[in-house]
Amino acid sequence: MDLLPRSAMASSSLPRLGPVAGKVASFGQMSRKLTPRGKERRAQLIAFATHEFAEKGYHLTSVADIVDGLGVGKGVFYWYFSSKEELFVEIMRTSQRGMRRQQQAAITGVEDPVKRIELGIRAGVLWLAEHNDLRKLFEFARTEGRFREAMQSGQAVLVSDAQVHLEEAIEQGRIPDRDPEALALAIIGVSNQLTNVYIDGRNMNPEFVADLVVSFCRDGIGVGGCDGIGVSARDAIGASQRD
Amino acid sequence: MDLLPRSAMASSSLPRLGPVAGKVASFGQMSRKLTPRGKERRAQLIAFATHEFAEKGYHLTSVADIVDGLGVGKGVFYWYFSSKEELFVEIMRTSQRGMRRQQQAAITGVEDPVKRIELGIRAGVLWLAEHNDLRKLFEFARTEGRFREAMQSGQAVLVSDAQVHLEEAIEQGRIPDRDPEALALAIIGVSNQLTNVYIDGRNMNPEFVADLVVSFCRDGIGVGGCDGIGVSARDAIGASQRD
Amino acid sequence: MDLLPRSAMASSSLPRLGPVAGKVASFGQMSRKLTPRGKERRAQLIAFATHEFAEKGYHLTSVADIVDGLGVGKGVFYWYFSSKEELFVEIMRTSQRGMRRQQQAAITGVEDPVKRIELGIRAGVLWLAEHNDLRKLFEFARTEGRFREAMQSGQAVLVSDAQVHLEEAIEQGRIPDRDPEALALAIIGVSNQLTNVYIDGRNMNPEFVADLVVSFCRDGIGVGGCDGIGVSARDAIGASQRD
Amino acid sequence: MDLLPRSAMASSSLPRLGPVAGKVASFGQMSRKLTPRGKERRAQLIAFATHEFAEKGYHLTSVADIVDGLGVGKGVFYWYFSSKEELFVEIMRTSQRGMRRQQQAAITGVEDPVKRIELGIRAGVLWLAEHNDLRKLFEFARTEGRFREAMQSGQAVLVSDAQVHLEEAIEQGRIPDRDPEALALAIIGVSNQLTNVYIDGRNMNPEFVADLVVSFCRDGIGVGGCDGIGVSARDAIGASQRD
DNA sequence: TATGAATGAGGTTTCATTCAT
DNA sequence: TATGAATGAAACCTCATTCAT
Repeated sequence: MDLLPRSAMASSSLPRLGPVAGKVASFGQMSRKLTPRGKERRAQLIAFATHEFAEKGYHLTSVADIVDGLGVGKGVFYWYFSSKEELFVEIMRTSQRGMRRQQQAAITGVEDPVKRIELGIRAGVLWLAEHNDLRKLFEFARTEGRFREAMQSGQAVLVSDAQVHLEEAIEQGRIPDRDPEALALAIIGVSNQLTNVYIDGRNMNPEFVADLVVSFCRDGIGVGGCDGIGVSARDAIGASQRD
Repeated sequence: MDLLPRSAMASSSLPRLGPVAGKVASFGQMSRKLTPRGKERRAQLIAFATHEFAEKGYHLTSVADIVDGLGVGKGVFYWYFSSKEELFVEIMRTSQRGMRRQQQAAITGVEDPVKRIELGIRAGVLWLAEHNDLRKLFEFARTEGRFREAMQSGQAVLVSDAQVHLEEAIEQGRIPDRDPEALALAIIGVSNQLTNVYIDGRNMNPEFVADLVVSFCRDGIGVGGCDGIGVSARDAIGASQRD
Repeated sequence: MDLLPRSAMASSSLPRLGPVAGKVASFGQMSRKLTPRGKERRAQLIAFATHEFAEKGYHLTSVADIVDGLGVGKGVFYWYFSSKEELFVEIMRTSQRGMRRQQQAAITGVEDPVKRIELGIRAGVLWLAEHNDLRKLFEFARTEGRFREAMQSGQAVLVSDAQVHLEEAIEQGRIPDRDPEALALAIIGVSNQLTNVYIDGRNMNPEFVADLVVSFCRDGIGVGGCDGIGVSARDAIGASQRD
Repeated sequence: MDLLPRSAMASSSLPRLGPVAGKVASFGQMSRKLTPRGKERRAQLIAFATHEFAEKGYHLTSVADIVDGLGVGKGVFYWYFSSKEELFVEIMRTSQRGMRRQQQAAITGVEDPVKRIELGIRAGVLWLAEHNDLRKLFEFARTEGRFREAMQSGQAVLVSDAQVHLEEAIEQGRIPDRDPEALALAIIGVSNQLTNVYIDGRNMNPEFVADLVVSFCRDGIGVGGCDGIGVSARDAIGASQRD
């Protein structure tokens, strides 16, 4: 033998470590009492993971990438989060709350519903611009079953927020009477798309992009609309669902 | 050469019985001569993989899932595709071409640019509704670096298609003079969002959803618009980029 | 479904092909009656495979590489060879015979044993230079159990060829009386090493390298040697083996 | 940055608990902080893999073979080495260093250059005899492109070590003036060949084999040589390269 | 004879997760 | 709390070989 007697090789003197069998982590979130230091660590993990997820994608970012990037051990991760999945869901939840808060702050105290809609759109676009990483995560979350539900319920909140103002505008005759939910969804679609291409892709000025979105959506919902606008749409409202 | 002059290798006096080897395919794609049987297999793989990718997501669908689903061996997959990634890109490319073809077929011979836009939107939404699986793949492709480029170039084609009609409409004074690219992007954003929620999520009638999209976008681009519409947007055009 | 009804996917209409179970090819060489055309194909396969094996190594050259490189189907390969292993062994065998033939042709009719040794060395080096691919295969064959035996028996022939001349030289008192087998092996070692580095690695003139080898080996075996040379070696001859 | 300024990530106020991430290791090698336990494991893996590689060959030894042989999980391998290839290169590098160390230890303090050469040869042969597994790996490494470079640079060191002594011997007129590099290579060729056949193949006494090699090489380089030795070689020196 | 299609064991590698220390 | 070591299922992919056509 060369470096070690053969017998010594086969029967290692080292005891075995590691998991015994495929124990799956129970789903659900961890709730641990955290010291201030612990809170900072947790925030660090979230911040860095968000960055990595956005950069490379959820699946291409391993837990090892995250802890290595912060220079900590694997145990740290599982001390604060019960799984990678839980971390992701946590990021989603927090972010959606943050976006909503910013949107609501922007419209607080504004009387005019149309103005509220405009300000809401603008706040939304600016938030997305500022939290570009999170916008990417939202996009991903929509594409995978287990995260979809969380995403949709979050989006539903935004939609219903917008709906309120749209309904008020309709009641006041400021815009034509079209399905407010559809209008809200359309607004979200425009916001995401233009933010994606113009801010993420071309690094344009967020205020400018917000203007574009507002401009398209103002017209789209029929603000300042003349007679005849949206007629076909109004006719369509109330149509039945398939199947 | 050792046993035979190199030239003797390449050009044997024996009749060529197969393809002349040689690397072809500049973009990583396999290009094999396929028998009818082979073509059928390949189509089967694409169809089944598309379904699985849409259902579970790209990463959660393994090559094993695909070949097991078809009841064939693993080698079959790699006979037709050089990698899972290549298959995905192939699906993207083909789909985008298909969508464009359908859109162009819908507007062929129509004089009025505004009408062309409407028909294009409608055709797009109906295609998305019909190929819901592919719509999901598009969403995913946008979220991962290696597929993003392919997606964006495909989307760029759709955008520039729409731009042509928008520009013509602007020239004819049918809609206000706003950045046609932004308008095209906004239309795409609305189409995706409403299709996603209403057709994929709630299984609504695609024609109805198409109506919703057309309605919002007609107004959004300013069809039949009055003075004063889009003023702020027009002012914003030409603003500089961030950073 | 998108491209194919789901039911059609799972149950392919294509019958299954391929091997049924792990049947191992019986070892041994194929002996088929070959037409002239068949002989040419076989030679083509050998030539191309030799080239590829030398370039990339035996394990990194797949049967597919070989048949693709010649633009033929897989069946061709297995028509002429029962396995990749058999092909390799066949190349070894043929080559060793070729080298020996060239070496013997070079010394035919030469009286002086020392001259024969020199000419043999020179012929060997030139053969190795000309068949550099095969030299590489020889090196590889030595490193893997299943090919080793074939290699060693082939080398043994060369050694015993050389031994004859060395013994005659010793008998004639032309060189000191040292173990002729060891001398023959040493000559082979020098030939291989210098050919490897100078011809394969630095593309030097084979004649020049042959001179270097001859020069070292002439002295090494003690041609023109003075008294006292090789004394310690002579003492060592006859020493017992280990174990 | 999205949630935390980027700088905040890199330099947290929390004490650094592990290595600061960051790619190190310019040549693909892993450089992990290892505990004593880890070092032992790594050494075990190297020892066992060396044994297996030598026994069955690099390609016929799978990572599974290695970890199974040690009774550990597959992940262990990739904890210590980034790939099978890296492990192999690591073995090569370490071994070459080890051989050189032993050779240099053997000649330290010896005045006579010819004596140094003899002792160096002897030390080399004895090292090869003692590390027969590694000798086999060296042979294999020469046959495959990706390992060749590492091998050659390692061998170049040995050659240049020997060259120094040969040049000194030439200057002192102890041996004829022939290309010292060629002489060094020839010595290596003889050492490998005789060790291979006599020690690995026939299990002879290493000391005896070392005597054989020294004897042949002493004469080969012309120690104690008379006039007229090496004339043709001297003439050849300086000849041009092919092509 | 020759081909393209198919097989499937087995190769390397990754990675979420666990746990002794 | 934190770490490094370990697990092992499972992922992607390769390839010698077989065989219907």
